[in-house]
Amino acid sequence: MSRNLTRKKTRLELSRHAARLFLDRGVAHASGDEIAAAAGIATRTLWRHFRSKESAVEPLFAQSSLRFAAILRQWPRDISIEELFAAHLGPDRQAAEDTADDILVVRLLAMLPEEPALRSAWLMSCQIGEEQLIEIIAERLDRPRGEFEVRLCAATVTAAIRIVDETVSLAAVKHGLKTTTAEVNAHLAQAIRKASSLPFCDPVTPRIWPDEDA
Amino acid sequence: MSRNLTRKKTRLELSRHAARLFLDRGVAHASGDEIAAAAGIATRTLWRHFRSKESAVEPLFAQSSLRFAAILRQWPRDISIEELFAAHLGPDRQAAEDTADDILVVRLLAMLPEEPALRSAWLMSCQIGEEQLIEIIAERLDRPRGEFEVRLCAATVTAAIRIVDETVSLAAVKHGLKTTTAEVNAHLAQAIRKASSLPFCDPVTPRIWPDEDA
DNA sequence: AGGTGAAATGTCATTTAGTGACACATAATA
DNA sequence: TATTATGTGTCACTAAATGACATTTCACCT
Repeated sequence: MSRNLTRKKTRLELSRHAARLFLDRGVAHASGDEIAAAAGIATRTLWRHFRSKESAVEPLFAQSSLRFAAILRQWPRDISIEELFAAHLGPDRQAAEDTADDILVVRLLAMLPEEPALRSAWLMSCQIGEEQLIEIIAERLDRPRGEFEVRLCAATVTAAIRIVDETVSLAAVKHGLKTTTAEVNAHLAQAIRKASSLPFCDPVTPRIWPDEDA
Repeated sequence: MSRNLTRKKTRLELSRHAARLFLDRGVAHASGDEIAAAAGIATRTLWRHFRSKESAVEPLFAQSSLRFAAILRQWPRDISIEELFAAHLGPDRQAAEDTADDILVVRLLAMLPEEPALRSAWLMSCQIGEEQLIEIIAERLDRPRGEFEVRLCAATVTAAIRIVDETVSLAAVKHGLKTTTAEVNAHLAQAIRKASSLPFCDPVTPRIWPDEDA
């Protein structure tokens, strides 16, 4: 296995331990020593992986965004976002391990109001998602990655996803609200549509290749 | 003067010192001791005001958002966002002190790519701006503050403002690009229009009062 | 003006977060 | 098997952050 891949997996595993401790004791009362001990590594090693204990949960958040982005990357040009979600989004369509991670994320998001330190980790992870989205939108609409319109649209859509995530998580954990996958998907797709300043949610016309005008 | 107001001003003043030190030496090489010394207070006092040295710049960022929000709050219902900006936005329409603060902010934003710690402070401040915007939009469109549509719109518009701020700052500082106030205003208004999922940028119909249908 | 209580600040000790330096282990490469 | 990269452990250290308690400041009252 590639060097970089194992490192990523190590970080993700550390992230899970950090998340569980933060959930149990709260961020302030979980020390770097404890996280390292729980993961069975030296404290020094923990600090080599993360610049701060709060940022230790970022891989978990980022992993979530990255899996979502992976789905969007396989998005056929001729189907709408609703169809894409129906086909690929839901706990029954992913590994059990990933679902466990999602649950950790949801529980962490529910404690954002009380834990500002966690919020900044979450926002930083959204930033990563935003960069993914720039590439995805640029690709789908056949526009350059650096273009302002593309970056703008990625930012607004990311904001929408963030709001839905926070809303759904809070509703689920704090108010015990049970929502079906279909409902969440619909909610998400609707929010993304409203937020998108470029028309990438519907089927897009395929690029016209130069050698086709013969 | 009210206790709470002096506290706010103290924090803002500390914020300016922190910003200058961060700009000079970089975040990593500016210590809490130095910030406190520069501001002429005890180090212990600095930590009473801020939970971390990075968050010491938040008041400066927040101040910027708050002044912007203050303008939006005075927004007459019968004029467009472009007219509002033309009337109120620009260095010649504000105190010299505020302009100096804006310059600090712009220079800080330009170092976001190299300073992740600063980025999380910036994102946290955007969160504050977002909450302001929720109230402003709800007020202008006569909708409840808690409504999902309103929060969504505030989030997307905040994202747009953030992207414009980052873009303009980077262009100004790194590439020495000079932009006129009118250009920035146009750019900002255009981005907000594209980002807004609710129609608050144009004149809105005044609320119909119950006692008027006589 | 002078007294009063709450909040801000200072001082010092202490804990916790995070880094530097160097030795050792582990795995890919020749 | 020797070689080199990179990851990890140990220990000493700096810097960030908090606790405890004394002192000052200032709005508010008489």
